[in-house]
Amino acid sequence: MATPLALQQLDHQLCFALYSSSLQMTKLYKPVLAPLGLTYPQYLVLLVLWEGDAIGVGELGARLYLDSGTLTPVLKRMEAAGLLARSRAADDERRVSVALTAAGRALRRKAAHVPLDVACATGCKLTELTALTAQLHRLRSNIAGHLEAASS
Amino acid sequence: MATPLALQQLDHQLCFALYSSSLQMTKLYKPVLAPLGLTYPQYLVLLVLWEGDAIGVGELGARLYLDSGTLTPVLKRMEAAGLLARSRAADDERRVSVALTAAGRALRRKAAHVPLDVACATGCKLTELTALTAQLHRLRSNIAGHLEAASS
DNA sequence: CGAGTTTCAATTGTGCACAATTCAATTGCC
DNA sequence: GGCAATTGAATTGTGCACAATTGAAACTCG
Repeated sequence: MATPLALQQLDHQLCFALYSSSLQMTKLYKPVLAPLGLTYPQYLVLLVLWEGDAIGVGELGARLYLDSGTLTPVLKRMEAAGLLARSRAADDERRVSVALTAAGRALRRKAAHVPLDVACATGCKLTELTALTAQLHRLRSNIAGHLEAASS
Repeated sequence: MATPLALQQLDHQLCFALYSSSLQMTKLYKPVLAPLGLTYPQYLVLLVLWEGDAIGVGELGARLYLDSGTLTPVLKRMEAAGLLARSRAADDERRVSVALTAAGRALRRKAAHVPLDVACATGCKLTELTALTAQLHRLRSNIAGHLEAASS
């Protein structure tokens, strides 16, 4: 059988393929999002809010796999930029509700070209991108299940 | 035809599948690497050095898709931990050569269990992981080519 | 009720990631 | 040889990511 050391090759690691692809992808988004005044995580926040406005920080974090320690400063910057408003929920003063401003909603049409711009830049067929996305969802779900089980 | 707005759904975005899977994967590594005193990027540095020691910062960055602004502080922390040594190359005083210490080399066997531990936790078949890795390499290569072309 | 627990976001501290700049060492080119 | 252009790593400043803690609000259960 193969020695365990053979498994320690960088290019055999799925984790590194994921990690480096994700970093490269973020670099690809940068020049596309910069004219809109957005970073990549901020763009993700908007994708969620465009689908359903007035959402709690916790729900947003569950959707993006991020916690409040990450989201709070991001949301504050977006609030300072006039894209959204943060307010304590009336029914539960612990929760903070995030809602788009008119400027935040208006950005949706201005950003409509982003997905296609990026898809083209990947140089992959659309069917290929779709298949890869589905596989990653499955992987992510498996890992999330494992992390969930470990923390209980 | 579909309206461009339909492409703005979070779960249709390959970028987000990559981004969130990569974050989840890092969380999966954390408890495995913590007993070794390593963070995930530090582990990646070791994977490269275990394959070929006494490498320049630039070469290391090319391998990991990271620049000196990221690597310099990481390498300093690893040097402080006694895992490696940084020294100016004799033939070219601009270059900094990174070489493992005995402790850094010894860590290789102690970390031999890491790839299998993580592979099991993903809950995917090994053939599936291999296929996914190859697809991501292709995607990463396409993006790198596009970024290269854009910067010229 | 009301003390104790739980839940939620914010805060604090550490460690990446990267653009832009800096500065020294080298290379080109005359 | 000598000077401009280039290269290489380090530095600076901004923005995530996350563990651990904090503090307030809501729940629970006797």
